[in-house]
Amino acid sequence: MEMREQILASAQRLVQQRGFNGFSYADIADEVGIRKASLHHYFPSKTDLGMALIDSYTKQLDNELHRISGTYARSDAQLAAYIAIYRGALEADHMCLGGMFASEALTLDPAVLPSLKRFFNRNTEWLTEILAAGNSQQRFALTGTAADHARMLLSALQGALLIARATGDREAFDQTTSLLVSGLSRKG
Amino acid sequence: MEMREQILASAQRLVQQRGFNGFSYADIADEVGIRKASLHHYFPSKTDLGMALIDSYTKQLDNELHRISGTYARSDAQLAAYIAIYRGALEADHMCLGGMFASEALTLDPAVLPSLKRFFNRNTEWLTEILAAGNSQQRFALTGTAADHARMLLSALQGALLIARATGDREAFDQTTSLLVSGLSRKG
DNA sequence: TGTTGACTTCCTACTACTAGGTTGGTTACA
DNA sequence: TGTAACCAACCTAGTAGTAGGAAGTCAACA
Repeated sequence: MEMREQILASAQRLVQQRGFNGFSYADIADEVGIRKASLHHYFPSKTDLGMALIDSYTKQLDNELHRISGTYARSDAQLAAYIAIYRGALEADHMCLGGMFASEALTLDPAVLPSLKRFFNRNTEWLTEILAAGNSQQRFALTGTAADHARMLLSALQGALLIARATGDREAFDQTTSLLVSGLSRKG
Repeated sequence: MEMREQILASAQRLVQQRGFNGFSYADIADEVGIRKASLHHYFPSKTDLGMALIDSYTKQLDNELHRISGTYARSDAQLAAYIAIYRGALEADHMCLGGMFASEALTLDPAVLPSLKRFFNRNTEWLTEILAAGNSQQRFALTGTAADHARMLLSALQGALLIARATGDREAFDQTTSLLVSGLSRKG
């Protein structure tokens, strides 16, 4: 793997575990085996690194969403696969990178906020699409607009991940996602 | 106000805005007008401060929940008042202190985690109570156990606050809480 | 073929600054 | 006389970031 990608991978893991303010260039240097100063060759400032992280993470999300759309035909299966992404993060003791940046939003260089907003929009838009499709196919019984349900699902998943990771209660996460799914398929 | 309380108030605001790793003793010292060294008289280590913050915040929550239970008779009004706490935090550009600590859980002294867990339990238990009461009074139509709904509501509110604060989209927060409430009162 | 210059990668050594925390006190009050 | 409240000065470790250079790659060119 190229050094730039190694650095991004290491930094991404550190952000998802400890937050953007919770690690330093020295931590990355230790992990990837180059000197602190050399990191500045690839990412002159920590803000540059942060920006690259969000962009790279958004690309990873796009790939995942594309894979899900291509793998599953039914919208309920697509939603389940989306939820499985969060479940996997919990398993790895990772917060969502977007959620982590969101919690630290007021300490970040404002230049990264548009990218962060874009990340959340991607999630909401994709969810809106599959919810609307599932609704017309009578797989879901929405009680509000598809966009409202999408935002609510995103919030609930971020929050459930946040809390389950801190409390260590993974069962609570599963119960919440079950309720979210059953709440959608119930007749209105 | 006593100095100890001033320090706690200042530190609480800093945590809710920037996170526990996002401020230093120097920031508090500037705000309350004493020297950095004097802070260590009240809170020998930052972990001591963190512990005191969670305990104090849990007490504030208990007071709020008690006030709500005493002010409103109907469980739907009680839920609305609970949601209004989060809406107020959003207005002040504050994350929930519990949610903020949760995001930084892996960087905290493990000694604070039981207190953090207790904070989330308080929320869930109180919500479970009023949801169960509302269900037997036919004000709510629950589709799962009251505890499941309680955990889901807590997650959704934490997540909605997290995202709305970062994106600046307060309307999204309101739409999500509306959907959460309407989803409870709908006939199953 | 051998040389040159631009560029990439990575280094040692450093700067300026901030972090949490300690030492050894002073002042005021019970 | 003891104790609570407070402070100046200090410490060690760590922060992001810089200066300047070593070693290598690669294409242009004589």
